[in-house]
Amino acid sequence: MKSRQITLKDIAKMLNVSTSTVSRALKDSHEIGAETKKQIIDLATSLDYIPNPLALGLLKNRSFTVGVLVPKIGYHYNSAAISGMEEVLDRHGYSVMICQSNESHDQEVVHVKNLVASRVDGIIASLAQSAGDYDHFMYAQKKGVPVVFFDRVPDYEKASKVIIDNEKGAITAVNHLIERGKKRIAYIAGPKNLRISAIRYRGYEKALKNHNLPIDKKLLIYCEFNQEMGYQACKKMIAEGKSFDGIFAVNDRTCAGVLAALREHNIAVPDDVAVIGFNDEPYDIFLYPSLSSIKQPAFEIGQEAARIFLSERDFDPENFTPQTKILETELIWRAST
Amino acid sequence: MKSRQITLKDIAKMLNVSTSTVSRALKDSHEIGAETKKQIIDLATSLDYIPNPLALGLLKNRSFTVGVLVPKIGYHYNSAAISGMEEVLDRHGYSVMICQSNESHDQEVVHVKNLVASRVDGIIASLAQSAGDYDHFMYAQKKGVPVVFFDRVPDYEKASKVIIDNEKGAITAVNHLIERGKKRIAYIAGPKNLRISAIRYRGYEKALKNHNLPIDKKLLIYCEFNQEMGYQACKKMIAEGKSFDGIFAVNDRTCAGVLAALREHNIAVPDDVAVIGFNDEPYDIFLYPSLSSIKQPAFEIGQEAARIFLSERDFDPENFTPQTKILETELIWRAST
DNA sequence: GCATATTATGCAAAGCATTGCGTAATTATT
DNA sequence: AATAATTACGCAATGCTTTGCATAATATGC
Repeated sequence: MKSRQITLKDIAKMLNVSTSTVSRALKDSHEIGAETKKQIIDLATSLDYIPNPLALGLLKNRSFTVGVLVPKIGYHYNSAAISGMEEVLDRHGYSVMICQSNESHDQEVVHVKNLVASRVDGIIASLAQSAGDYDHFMYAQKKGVPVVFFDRVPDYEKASKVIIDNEKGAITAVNHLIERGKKRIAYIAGPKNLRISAIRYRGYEKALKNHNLPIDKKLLIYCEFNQEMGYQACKKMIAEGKSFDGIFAVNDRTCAGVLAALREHNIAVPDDVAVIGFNDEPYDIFLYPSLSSIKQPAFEIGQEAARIFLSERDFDPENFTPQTKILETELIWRAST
Repeated sequence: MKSRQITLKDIAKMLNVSTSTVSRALKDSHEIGAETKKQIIDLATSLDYIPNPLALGLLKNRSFTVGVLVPKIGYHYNSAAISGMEEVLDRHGYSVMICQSNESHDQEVVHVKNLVASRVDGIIASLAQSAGDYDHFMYAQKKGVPVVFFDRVPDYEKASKVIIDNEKGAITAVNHLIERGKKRIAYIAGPKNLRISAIRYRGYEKALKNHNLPIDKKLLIYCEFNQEMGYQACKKMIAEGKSFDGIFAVNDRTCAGVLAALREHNIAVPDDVAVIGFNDEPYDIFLYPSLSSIKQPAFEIGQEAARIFLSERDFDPENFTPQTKILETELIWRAST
C-alpha cells in the first residue's frame, strides 16, 4: 500500500501537456515556451516532484549505486575509508551500498553476487581474512562491474588497488624506535601466512640493517591479530628471558595486549621497553601509556578508491589497465615511545 | 559502455518464445510445458540470468532497499546495530543503504531527502547530536516511507522507536557501585540539554534514594561527551577537594578521561574510587584498569528496528499506530569496580 | 465426428523518465 | 504574398519484468 509518488505523467495530466514537455521543462530546455515552463516548474515544485531513480536507472542501464564490501564496518579503518568514499561519491550522485563479510570468505562471495544482481555500477572491496579464491570478483568484472580493492587487496593483477606502503611504514616505526635509543627490537607479526606480516617484516629488517643492528630471529614472533594473543606473546618473551628494549607490533590491538603484559611485569614503558603499533586506532590515546602508532590515511584511501571507480565507470572487462595507488603513512608519536 | 546484462528478452529470442513464457518458466509456473520449461531454465542458468531489480522495483513500486541513517558508522553502537539490521533484512531480500549524519542536523536533512528520492522502502535512523526539528522525517512519512528510530530518538509521538531502558541501566550501574561499598558517588552527565543526561540522572537519583544515601548536587557534573572533558571534569573535582569514592559516567569515552585523571593523582581504582561507564565499548578491556560498563544490546536493537520496519511496510501515514520497544541493558563487571 | 475442456503459449499494458523525430503554428525573409 | 525558418510542443520507442486476458492447438467426452 506504499503510496505512489508524483510522476511526470501526473503533472502532465494536470497541465494538459505531454510528459515529454514536462520532462524538458524540468531540465530547463530552451524548446519549451517560457509560460509553459514556468507553470510546470511551479507545479512540480509545489508537488515536490522527484524523478524516480529506478526508471532512470532502467533507462540508462545504471543504478547510480556502488557496492562497498568490507570485513567489518566496526573496524575504524573501514569506517574511515567508507566516509572517504561517501565524500567523493556523494558529489557525483552515487549512493553507497555497504556490506560486511565479517571476515568470512563465503559471506564475501554471497555479497558480491548480490551486488552484481543489484546492478551496482561498481564494487569497492577489502578482502575477508579467511582465505579463498577471487572468482567472485572476476565474475563481477566479467559482468561489466569494475572492482577496486583497498587495504586488503588480492594478489591478482587484473584489478585496481589502493594501498599504503607497508614496508615504508614499518621502516618508519622501527627507525623511530632506534632514534629513541632502542637496539634490541622485537617484531610481533600477524599470522604467519598473511602477506602483511611478511611485508612489514621486510621493513623491520631493512630498518635494522640500515642502522647496522643485528637481526635476531628469536625476536620475531607470529601471533593472531588480537590483544589476548599480543598479551600471551609478550608474556612468553619475558618468561623465556629474551632481552629486548623495543617492540614493534603489526597492529594496535596486539599492542594493547603487549602493554598489559609489560605492566604486569612492572616493565616501564617507554624507558625499559618502548612500544609502537600500526593503524592509529582511536583508542590509542586511551591506552596506558598512550600508544605511538603508524597512521594509515584511511579516509584518503577511501577517497582515492572512489576516484578510481569513477575513472573506471566505462569499464571494458576485456581491455583495461588496472591502476595501483600507494599512499603514505605517518608516524604518530605518543607516550609509549 | 557498461555491458548489458542478460535479459528475459535475450533468452526469449534465442529460444523463439515470448518473454512471458520465459518469465513464467523461470518461476516454475505449471502453465509452461515441461520441455519448454527445461530448455528455458537450462539456458537461463548457463547464461547466468538475474532479473533486473530496477525493472522489478519500477513494477512493484518498491526498491527493496532500506535507508539507515546514523550519526557515525565508526561508533561501535551504530555499527553493531547496523549488523543486526542486516541480519534481519538480508533474509527478507532487502538491501541496506547506509548514511552518516556526522552528528550534523543539516547533513541529516540532506540524507533523508536523498533517501526519499531514492525511493527507499523505509528509513531506520538514530538522530544527530546537533539539535533541530524533525520536519524531514515527517516529510518522509508523508511520502509514505515508514520511519523507525533507535538509540537517539526524537520526542515526537508519530514514529516507532527502539530504545533501552536508560533509567534502569543507570540504576543497575549505581546499585553496582553501592554494592561494592561505595557511598559518595559522582555522576558525570553528558551535555546539560540532552535527554539522556536527565534520564540517566533519574536512575542515579533513584538508586541512591533506594539505599538511603544522600544526594549531593555537588557530585553532579555536566560535560561534553569525550575523554578530554571527562579528564578535565575529574581533575576539577579533585582540585576542588570534593570527596567521592565512586564515579558513574554517562559513557565510556568520558570514563577513559576519568581513569587518566585518577591515575595522574595516584588514586587507586577501584579501591579508592570505583568507576563505571555506559555502552560497553570494545576498548573497555584495553583501559587500565579495564572498565566496568552497562552494555546496550546494540545488535538486538538493530534487529528489532528492522523487524518493526518489516511490520510497517504497508504504511499509511494518516493512520498507523507507532510501536515502542524497550530492551534491557546488562552489567559488565570489570576491574574498575 | 463434434462440442467442450485443457494445455501451452503469446499479446499487450503497466510502471516511469528520456529523447529522436515529426508536426503544427507562428514568425521572418525576400 | 509565398516560401523558409523557427518555435513549441506531442508521439512513440526504449529499458525490463510481470500478469491478466486472449488464442491456438490438442485432448477428452459422448
